[in-house]
Amino acid sequence: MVQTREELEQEVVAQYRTLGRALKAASGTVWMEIDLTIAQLRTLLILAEEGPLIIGHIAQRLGVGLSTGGHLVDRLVQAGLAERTEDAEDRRRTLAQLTPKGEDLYARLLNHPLQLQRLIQKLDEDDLAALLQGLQALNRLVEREPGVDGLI
Amino acid sequence: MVQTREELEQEVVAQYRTLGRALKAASGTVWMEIDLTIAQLRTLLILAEEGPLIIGHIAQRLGVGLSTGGHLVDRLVQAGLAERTEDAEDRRRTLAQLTPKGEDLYARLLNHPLQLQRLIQKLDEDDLAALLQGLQALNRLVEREPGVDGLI
DNA sequence: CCTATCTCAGACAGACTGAAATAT
DNA sequence: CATATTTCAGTCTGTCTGAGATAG
Repeated sequence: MVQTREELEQEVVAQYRTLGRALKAASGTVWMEIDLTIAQLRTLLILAEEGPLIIGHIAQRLGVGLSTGGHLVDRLVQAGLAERTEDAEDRRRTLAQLTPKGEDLYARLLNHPLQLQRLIQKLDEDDLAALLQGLQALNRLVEREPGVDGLI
Repeated sequence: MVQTREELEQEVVAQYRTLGRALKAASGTVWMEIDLTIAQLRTLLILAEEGPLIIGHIAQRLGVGLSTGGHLVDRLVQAGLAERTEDAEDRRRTLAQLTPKGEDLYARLLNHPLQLQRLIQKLDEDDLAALLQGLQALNRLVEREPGVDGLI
């Protein structure tokens, strides 16, 4: 099996895509069962990716008014997905962050570590080491290239 | 760097998670800009993962009435994300499937081949080969274990 | 007085249903 | 006549806004 560099790259993308679809199909039921609206989901994503945030900042990131932003955080809190904590620096402010349940939902919707974990346990040492080497190399690249964001 | 099997596994999961977050952060803007509701998004997912489907089957998969199912497909068609074609076998039926635009949106929301491709081109041969070996091993496991679906 | 958040109408869009209409 | 889909009220929930209330 002689492969050119390009064929190798295409093969990795194809393998990644296949894996992604397989893991996603497994999490498909999650998407069918969640009781969140798009606005609430966006709020969840922002909180998951940008850590604890002041309500006002969330509203800004969402591009909605303060009233709506607070309301959306409310919904997540009621659903047990987020919680409010007061800002020690300025007690007028309220910080919002995901609860473990919220983090878990985020992971199940858009990340797939749980299923992956089960698969990983069945890999033989050699494949596991290879996978790790590849992932580490990718993450090193991501770190050194903030430019990825511009590719969309 | 001596590592036990368990440490190795945890490290892979951590690396995968990190990579997932990084790629997702890059596609974060897509989530903020889409003008789809959850119901419409679910319809998109089903069409993306289960190919062309009869309207009635879509409604069934979504757990909604025929009326609602047809309505949701309508929305996607109006947004240019899906199209209807008539079923050659039974002309009473209407098939729905994603347009290239719909496939593209799906990929940008939940899969990340484009950004990954850019990264992959910068991997050195050794890391690329390792990544491929790891992914192939994972996909072999997925194929042989339909049970993954039950793990959620 | 200023700032951050919450509360309170009220307008509006979309999901959903069941029944009737249409097409094959 | 049976089946698949569409059309048609009508209800309900959620988003969003802006004004006013509350807390720091």
